[in-house]
Amino acid sequence: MPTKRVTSHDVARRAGVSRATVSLVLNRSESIVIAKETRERVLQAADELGYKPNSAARMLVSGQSETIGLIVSDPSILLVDQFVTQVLYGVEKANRQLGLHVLVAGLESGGPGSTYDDLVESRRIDGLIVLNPRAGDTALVSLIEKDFPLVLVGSVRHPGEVSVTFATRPVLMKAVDHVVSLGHRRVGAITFSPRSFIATEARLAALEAGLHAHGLALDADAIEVGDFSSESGHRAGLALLNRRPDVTAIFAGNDTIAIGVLSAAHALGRTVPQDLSLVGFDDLPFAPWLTPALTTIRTDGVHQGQIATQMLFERLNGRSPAIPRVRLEPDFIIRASTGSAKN
Amino acid sequence: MPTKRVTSHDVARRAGVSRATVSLVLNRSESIVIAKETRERVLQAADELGYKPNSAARMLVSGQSETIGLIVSDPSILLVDQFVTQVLYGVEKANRQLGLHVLVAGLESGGPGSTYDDLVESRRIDGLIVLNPRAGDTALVSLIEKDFPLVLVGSVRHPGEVSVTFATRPVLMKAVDHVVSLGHRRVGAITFSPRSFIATEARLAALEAGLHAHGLALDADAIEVGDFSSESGHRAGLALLNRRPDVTAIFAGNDTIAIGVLSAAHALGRTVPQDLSLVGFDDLPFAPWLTPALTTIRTDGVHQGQIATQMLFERLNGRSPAIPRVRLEPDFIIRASTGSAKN
DNA sequence: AGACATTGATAACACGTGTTAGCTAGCGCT
DNA sequence: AGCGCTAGCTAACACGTGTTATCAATGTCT
Repeated sequence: MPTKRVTSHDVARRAGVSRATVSLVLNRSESIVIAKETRERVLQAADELGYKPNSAARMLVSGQSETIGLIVSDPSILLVDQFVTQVLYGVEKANRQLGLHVLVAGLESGGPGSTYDDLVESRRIDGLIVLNPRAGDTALVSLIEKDFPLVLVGSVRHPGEVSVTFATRPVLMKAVDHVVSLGHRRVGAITFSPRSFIATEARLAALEAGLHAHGLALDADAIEVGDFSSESGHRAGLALLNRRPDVTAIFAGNDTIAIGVLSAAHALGRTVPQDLSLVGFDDLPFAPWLTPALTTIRTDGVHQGQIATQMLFERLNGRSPAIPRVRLEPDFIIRASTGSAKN
Repeated sequence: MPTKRVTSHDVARRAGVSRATVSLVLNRSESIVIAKETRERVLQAADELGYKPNSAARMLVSGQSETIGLIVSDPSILLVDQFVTQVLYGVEKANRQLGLHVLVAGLESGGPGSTYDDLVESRRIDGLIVLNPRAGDTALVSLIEKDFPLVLVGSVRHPGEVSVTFATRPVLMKAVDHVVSLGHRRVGAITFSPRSFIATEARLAALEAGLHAHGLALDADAIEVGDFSSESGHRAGLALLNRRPDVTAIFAGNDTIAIGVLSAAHALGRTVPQDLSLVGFDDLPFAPWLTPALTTIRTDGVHQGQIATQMLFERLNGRSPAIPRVRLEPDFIIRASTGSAKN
């Protein structure tokens, strides 16, 4: 059992002043109400005793917890796909630099809807960052409409939301240009998630638009649905290539899925990129080291997390962000998994 | 701005009782001191008003935050290797099921040493789980010696520590048996981290022991040092295979590194498993879907996180865990990346 | 009937901090 | 001397909850 906690009262007694003075010295950094000499004495006493203010008492009186909540929707995705982790890292790091703490909470899809309220109503957190928000999340929408300080990493297409997303359309059209310029005419796609996800449908639309600009189409039977994992990429890859063996290029929903597609192609005796071109998504750190090195679209998840934190910080300080919906521009990275189409 | 918070005082007024009664009803679940009918009235009032106790006030009076800290040493590892994320998931999920919150804090290797104190002394957390603890972390050792409720995921070899690790020696010896039985005689290794890490040195020793049992050795020049990432795996793989082209089997420090070794082998014109056998470590979800499917050692990170949580929970309730140092047994998973040695 | 036990609810304190209104002493000015 | 002003500090309140000692009311037993 640790020894008795040292309180501001102890510091006051040691410095020969009142507790109020201690509080003033330690918090009102630049107010000149305190004599230089007294200030020194207090600071020294606090230092000698190793005084750390009790966060609970401070929270209670200030109404602020200096803590933000990080909600991870469907946390099991963390297990299979590394992208969410990148965002999490960005959020944690940025908040650490701002002196804020981060409370992480997973939100199972079928779980209790009270997760938000437990955090918000108990005043345990000052603001919230929500990863991969689902449009059907009524508790979330309710918070947005209450104007609670909240930033989405993703979108639920609500007019009042503050969010950070990627503008996937331009970069995907650019990627399509690249693939088409290599001579590919029959292109397939494997989504990273069920089509009920807003982002997934948007990406398919972008691929269609890109192909359309070249007089080509994305056939409905050249689309397979994945679920973030390599396993789903393998399964979807097999299904797609068996149904449409004429397809010569595939857009994978993310790099993790691309791993599975590579193995599916191998299983069917097709070599990448000679017999099949493959484009990933996210440019996770392993992407350059797959065999062959993966052509992919780079989404900087760490940066996304940092921007989200910065926007939340603005809201916590009462300022509404200049741009409520930030859209980051991914880069297209050409490596070795895309090549000329066979005749 | 949200409306005024609802306090236990409001609930009391609505139910026509005192605040103390409200508190008794809501906390002392089974105490029969309260009349059935009064209890009902209070519960209904609380429900109608949507009352949630203020966590700060509760912390202040109870001295407990119902929150644990999760310290991630060297958090940038999160970016490249997925294993830490598995543990994080296990910790978050287990704590959620216990009704505890999780505060995540990264601990940069060169960062301020005050991270622990900020969390502990401010009473923001009740206990701590430390991922990948470093033996040189004096602040951590000091907490261990103070008997602060703390569980390591990893080890600093301190007699007083409570930790969860993997018994890697038996499974690595088993893996060596497998490789040797395939006819391999010249075996190399790529570590997952600098050799200053305790676990790394232990694993190398296990490989040596395994080879020694067959009259073989792990040559010093057949060892390369990696740093968790695929990139380091590629670099180390190239270096190792160039220096010792006679090596026919490689143990990679983790699956992420194995990805890089696969590409290094490919770059040197060596096919796995025909020209080179490769063993990974961790069995991350993508391992079965690499090309070829990776033979590896399965460490269940989620389980490790859950066990750590359970042990911390014991300590928080004043019980010291029955086994202070739990060692989990990994499984050896044979897939397609290991094959017969060429003659 | 009166002493007494029991049930049910409450007043009052404690937790440790931030902050505001106010107090004291010193000083300058008329 | 008397008055006002300022610099420097402090007393006192507020934050919202958990818990204990206490009190009122009701029944029970002799």
